[in-house]
Order: sequence, then C-alpha cells, then structure tokens
Amino acid sequence: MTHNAAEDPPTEPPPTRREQILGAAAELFARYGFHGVGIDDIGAAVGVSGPALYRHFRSKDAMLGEMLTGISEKLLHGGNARIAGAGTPEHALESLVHWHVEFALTNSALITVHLRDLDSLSEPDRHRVRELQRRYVEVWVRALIEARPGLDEPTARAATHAVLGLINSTPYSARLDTTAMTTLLHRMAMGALDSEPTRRA
Amino acid sequence: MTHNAAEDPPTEPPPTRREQILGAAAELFARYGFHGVGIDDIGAAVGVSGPALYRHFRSKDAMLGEMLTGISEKLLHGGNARIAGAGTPEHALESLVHWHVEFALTNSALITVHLRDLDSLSEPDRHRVRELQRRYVEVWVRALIEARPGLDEPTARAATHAVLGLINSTPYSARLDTTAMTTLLHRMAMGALDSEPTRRA
DNA sequence: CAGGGGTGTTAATGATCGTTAACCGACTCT
DNA sequence: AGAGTCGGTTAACGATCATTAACACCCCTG
Repeated sequence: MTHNAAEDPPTEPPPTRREQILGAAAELFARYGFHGVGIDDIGAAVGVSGPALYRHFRSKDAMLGEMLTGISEKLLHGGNARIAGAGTPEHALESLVHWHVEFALTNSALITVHLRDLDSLSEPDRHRVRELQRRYVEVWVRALIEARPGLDEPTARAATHAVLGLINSTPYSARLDTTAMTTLLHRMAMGALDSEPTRRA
Repeated sequence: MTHNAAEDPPTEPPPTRREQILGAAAELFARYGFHGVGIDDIGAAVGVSGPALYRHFRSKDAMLGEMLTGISEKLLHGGNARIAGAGTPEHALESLVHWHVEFALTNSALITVHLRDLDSLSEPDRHRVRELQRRYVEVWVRALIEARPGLDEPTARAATHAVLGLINSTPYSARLDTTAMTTLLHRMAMGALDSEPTRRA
C-alpha cells in the first residue's frame, strides 16, 4: 500500500463518468430538489440503474457535497481572478458582475441547487461551502467599497446579496437568448449598484 | 348535517391554532426544507407532539399547499391593489416595488419556502400556485411596460424576474435594520429598472 | 490463461417518516 | 348527569429509499 492511493489527487485529469453523473444529478436536483430525487433516478439519467453509482461516489450526500463545493470554489476563484486583472475599482466591479452573470447563465442548474439544497449537506460540507460563499461575498464587498467610497460595510454586504439575488434569478426567468439576457442582467445589476445607496433621500 | 359545515368560509374570523401551526411550519420549512422537516418537528414547535396536527390539516402536503397558495394570493391581491390606487405609471411601478419589498421583509420565511419547495406541492396545488405567480408577474410586466414605453414584453418579463430576485434575496442577507433595508432595496430595485434596458449600448 | 481491478446487475436490509388506529380527558349544551 | 365534539396522546402500519451483499462481466496485464 503506497500510503492512500485514491484520496485527493488534485493533479488528476478528470475522466468522464463522475462528471457525467454530477451533471445529471445537478439537473435533477435543480428540478426536483435533493430529497425529491432518488438514487435510481440519477442512475436512470445516465443509463445505469440504481446502486451502480456507489462505484463512483461514497454516498448520495457526497454527490451533493462535491457539486456544491465545486461550484463555490469555481465562483470564488473566478471572482478573485477577475478582481486581480482589473485596473480601476469601477472596472473591477464591472468585471465581477460580468463574471457572475456569465456563470449563472452557464450553470443555472448548479445555481438553483446551490440556493436550494445547501442545508441538505453534511455538517462538514455545509461549513466548507458556507465558508467559500462568505469569502466570495467578501470579494464583492471589498470591490464595492473600493468603487463606492463612503459606503459602509453592512450596507455593502446587503447590496451584494441583493445584486447576487438579481443575477441568480436567472433560473426562474423566461430566458431571452443568452446575449440579450447577459446585457440585460449586466445593465440592471450595474443600475442597482449605481443607485447611490450611500446618500440619504 | 347542514350541507358541509366547515369547507371554505371566507368570512370566517381566523381562529388561532391553524395559523400558529402554519407559522411554525413556515419557519421550519424555510430553515430545513419541506422534506427536511418531520411532522413531529412541527408538532414540537407548537408544543404538541406528533400526529396531533392531523386534527387541523388533512396532511403535511396540505400545510404546504395552504401556505403557498396563501402567500401567492396575498401577493397578487396586494399587487393589484397597489396598481389600482396609483396615478401615474411611474408611481404604479414604485408602488409595486414598495409593496414587494415590504412583503418580503415581513414574510421572509414564506418567501424562502415559496422559492424552494414549490415542487413539493401536489399537482393541483402546484398548478394553482404557478397560476397565481404567473398573474402576479403579469401585473408587474404590464406596469413596467406602461412606465417604460417601447420596452418589449419578453424583456419586461425577464426584468421583472430579475427585480423580484433582487428583492427576494432578503432572506439570505445579513439584515440591516428594517427601515434601512427597505430604502436600500427600494432604491436598488428602482435603479435596476431605471437602467434604460430598452436602449442599445 | 490466470487473475484482478473496475463497473454493473438484482435482491436483501434497515431507517426514517407520514399516516392511521385506538383510546381519553375537557368543555359545552340541554 | 349525559352526550358529543374537539384536540390531544401513544402505539402500530406501510412505503419509500439509501445503502450494502452477492454475484457476473470485461479487459488488461504477466
């Protein structure tokens, strides 16, 4: 035994099956909710029936865990990357909006699951995901405060949640074509953020 | 038997127990999801244990059904009322925003359940709720088009979903105090709607 | 060709949980 | 006092469903 062989190999080229299963599961979870989907349903969706999935995942909860930690990490890293490569604070903010809009439009099923089934996670996974979320929001809050000096932190945090809610509304929406939807959401998000929330009426 | 005595008496002054149960159930559903809450949990939350609830509701699904049709009707009727009592189209829109913000802040648990557990409903309830939702959105779409002439209907519908998403983000948000939150959400919603989504860049 | 890892299959197992049964005290109305 | 309804209790019942057992291939390497 060369220590533990199949634990967490980050340099591993992802095969296909796991991801195929996760994709199908995401669609199903998005439509029916985590508890509304049986292990057999997921199996059927990828052409195998029932407990075959246990060859690929330790449990049903593990699927959800991997799915949600995956999306949360992608969001956080993407956000950080956008911030890093931006010149002005205003540009950074715009970049974040663009990133999140694109992400939400591309991964609407994951967004839905993320909003909906977070607390079907096991304790440790839930904490991990919440921590990643928190850090992602923090990226937004910092960017927002830099771009709108004088904005206090609690307000910035609330405004961030609101804008993310706006963008994440995408799964509920009767979709326009992707490019129209992208510009619409982008414009509305910036409009919401431009509403000078720092000044009194 | 004087026909059916306890069916649908709309003129009835609501007692207390059903509503108490619905309130507790709403909080629990919001926190743990419909399937994540047992009948015993709901009972415990109101001080009785277990199947006592069946003296008040036909089933667990019936609770969810009543909860969600209730909220949907309140939203629709409130929306219609605001529209009716408004002078200018701009004022009507503003009135809708105010109404929804207030509602979401006052009933954040219901909003959460509404977004999350819609498809745990029985077929007929689900259709009823979706129909009410559709009509509520229609109220917004009409108001929006009147206030922003030249806006095409699909875009107006998408914009409506986005604004509702913004306002409904309230449950996820680290709440400011209610009045600050109200003005912030109101301002951001109007800002999003003012972002002249009809013009090209 | 022996054999072992990876991937499926179907049939038990066991827990959870909504729902019902059977039973009971309290309060009202006559 | 007595009958009935209302709201509650605890103990079965039954279904659903994740998980595991036991068994069967395929394929690749030695």
